[in-house]
Amino acid sequence: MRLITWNINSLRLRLPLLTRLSEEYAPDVICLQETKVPDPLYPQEALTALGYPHQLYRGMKSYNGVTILSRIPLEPALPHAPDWCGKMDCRHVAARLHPDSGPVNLHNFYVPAGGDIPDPDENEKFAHKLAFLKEAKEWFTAHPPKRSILVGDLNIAPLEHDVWSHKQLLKIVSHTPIETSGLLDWMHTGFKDAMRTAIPEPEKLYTWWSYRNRDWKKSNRGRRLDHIWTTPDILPNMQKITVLSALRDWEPPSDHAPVMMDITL
DNA sequence: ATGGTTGGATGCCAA
Repeated sequence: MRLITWNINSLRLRLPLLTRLSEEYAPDVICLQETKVPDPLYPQEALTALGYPHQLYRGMKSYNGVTILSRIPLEPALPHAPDWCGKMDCRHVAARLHPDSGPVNLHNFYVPAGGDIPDPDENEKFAHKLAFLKEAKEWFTAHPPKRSILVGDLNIAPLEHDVWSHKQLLKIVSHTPIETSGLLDWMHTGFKDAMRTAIPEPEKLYTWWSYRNRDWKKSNRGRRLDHIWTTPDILPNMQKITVLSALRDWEPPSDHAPVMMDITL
């Protein structure tokens, strides 16, 4: 099974890029974040025509929004999914997939970015981000994952070599110790970092480059904000992980590159 | 230290 996760930053604007992505890489499952499309306007038929008849989506006006597209039959894994932080803001969707080897749970998350000031007392958005991490950790502690994959834009680069300069980013939202420890606490409820299993430190590994750099490739001030975790029972089935950084140049680009995993299931 | 760019129910807010 080939799975891709991507913060697409507007599904409707980048539908042509998604078409090209599906043609060039032929993923079986695609998880998208920041679709920015309300459910009534979701392009269900166009995505079916692309070859993904099985879809789960949760969107709202202007912000957030997540979807899972699949060639493989799926059903909603959590009909009563948690309403994270009580905000109903479309940051999580979970599917139960049915590949040949048996059911697998797939979680697709879009964690709050957290604003600019890394202080929960001064910045409500940062407080929301920390509360989200805590709730997610508590939920997976209460529901220990088995045969599960968790992907998404988690908006945190947890390791030293997940950012272009560890030292310069320690006080920058996405790499502060309170966030990185919160993310790893969540992961340790039963997941392994599949990307770093495939591509260990100290190799630099980024999935996001700011729009604000004139030449993202030349400055290469990236961060690993997008993640793929799996439970240990299926981690040995992983074959390969690739960051599709070429897409950072496809016009008009998202500021995130997709991450692709091949796994035998 | 500062400012840089993009998307969207835009003339500002979130990222």
